[in-house]
Amino acid sequence: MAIYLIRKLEQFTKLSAEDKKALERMASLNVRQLAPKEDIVREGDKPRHVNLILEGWAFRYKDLEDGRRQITAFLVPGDICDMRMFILKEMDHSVGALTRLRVAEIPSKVILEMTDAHPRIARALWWNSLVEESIAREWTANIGQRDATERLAHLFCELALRLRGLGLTNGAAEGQSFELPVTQEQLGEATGMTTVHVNRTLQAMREQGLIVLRGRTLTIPDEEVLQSSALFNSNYLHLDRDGRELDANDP
Amino acid sequence: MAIYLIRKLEQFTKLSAEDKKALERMASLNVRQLAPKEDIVREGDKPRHVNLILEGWAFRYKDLEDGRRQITAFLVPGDICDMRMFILKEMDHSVGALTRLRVAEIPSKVILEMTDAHPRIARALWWNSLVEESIAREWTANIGQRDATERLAHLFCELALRLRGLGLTNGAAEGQSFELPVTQEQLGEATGMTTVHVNRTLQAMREQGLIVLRGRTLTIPDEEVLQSSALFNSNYLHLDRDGRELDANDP
DNA sequence: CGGCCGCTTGAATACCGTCAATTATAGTGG
DNA sequence: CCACTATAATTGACGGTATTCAAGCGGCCG
Repeated sequence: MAIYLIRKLEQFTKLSAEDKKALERMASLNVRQLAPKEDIVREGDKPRHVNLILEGWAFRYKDLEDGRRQITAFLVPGDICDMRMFILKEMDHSVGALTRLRVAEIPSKVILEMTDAHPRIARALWWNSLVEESIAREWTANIGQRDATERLAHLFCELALRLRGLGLTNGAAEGQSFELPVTQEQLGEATGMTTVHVNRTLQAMREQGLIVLRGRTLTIPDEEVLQSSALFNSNYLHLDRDGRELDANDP
Repeated sequence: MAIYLIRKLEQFTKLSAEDKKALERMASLNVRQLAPKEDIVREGDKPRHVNLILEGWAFRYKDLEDGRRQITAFLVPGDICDMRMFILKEMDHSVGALTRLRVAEIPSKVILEMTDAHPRIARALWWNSLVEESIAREWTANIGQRDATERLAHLFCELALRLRGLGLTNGAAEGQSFELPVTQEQLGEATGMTTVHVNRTLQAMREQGLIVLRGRTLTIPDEEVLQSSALFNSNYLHLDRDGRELDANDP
């Protein structure tokens, strides 16, 4: 059940059979289900364990006092809500379920023991944390510098690459597609624009043939075209197997 | 010379005399000077060591292909440019000097040895990394949700708190002040707005009495007023001494 | 089948960007 | 010490992108 986490980490480094077994064990200790709109963790909570998403989508968000809301990340299977957050006194943001969700609750002690016993996993989780931070900075640049079309295009490019790494896209002759369980309002909250403007921008993108969006299925007819329309550079996702020199059969 | 790093980390946990000596040693191994506008590290570089800012200000930034630039963080004394970045193949952003700078270059091996030998330092550096990530997310929310005045006010509130924790603000009856070696153009690149609009917004803020900005000195007459004008909530800086339960005299 | 949620549309407006030029300020060298 | 020059701050007019407000449509679920 930790299959997506394993696939994600293996984009950084090969894992041994034992590494994988350890991850599987960890992910099956305590699994809970959540309904859409429920919160996995809430701002102000004291983080006591780590939450790993096994199935479904979630999102990180921050609320302002007056009701405005910023989504700061979309979380997909294999993503971890709050790695190492147990060092902090309380959460400074919330994580909510976008779809029905299966989440593994992992005691922080188990995380620490596992990273002690499996240095390759420790390194891979490090890599993962760095990539998440990098994505956060890219989002800042996305909202700060790009216009409406570029922002949405950039978000779609990012999601396509992340999901492809997990085997969650459907490739085809006419492009690749994936499920996007996100309302236009949420797209707006993620990109810093209003629902109305998201709607009009998506329509323009459809007319230009940049995307096909029907229901909850997003299809990208030509990834290169979409990427260049977004000034998208994938380097911030660090998918280049930096750590491949590590041999998975080392202890 | 690691005084600011020590002050920063001690906002999280008390350090023992030996901890501090280890940090001092580490920070004095190899110190270099940089002139304003020089880069400490550049996008595409392979990170081989860790850079600690001893004196002066720097900024993280990402360039888009067409010349647009987003500043994603301001770095002040005690800040680390690229903690653990050596895990990655290459930098996905650059760090440039804003003022004249003194920077300690620390081999990643030294970092690893020190965190092995001093678990309290390791925890404090963890805390520091988490806070930086948290700041990055807050910037996303800042640019995504706040209007021009709120954005600048929020940035000033953050800098005031961070600098005060280092002893780099001048308190006084009429408020507190600090050096802000940042041009209006750079304020714009950090907040996602144009120089012209930064200028007009600053003028409005001065007229409202929210700030006094003369030359490079920013004075905040009433911090509470500025904070509420920005919908500022300091929880994301985690300055609440979460780790004070750690006793600095433990080994 | 009714109601709710999400999508869509229109019109008016506001905020912020662009362009272009002028005025200050600071750092440099004679 | 002051002129000189580059950089930074400021101003005005105009245009465009995105927001606001309000209303209507459509599909899915109970």
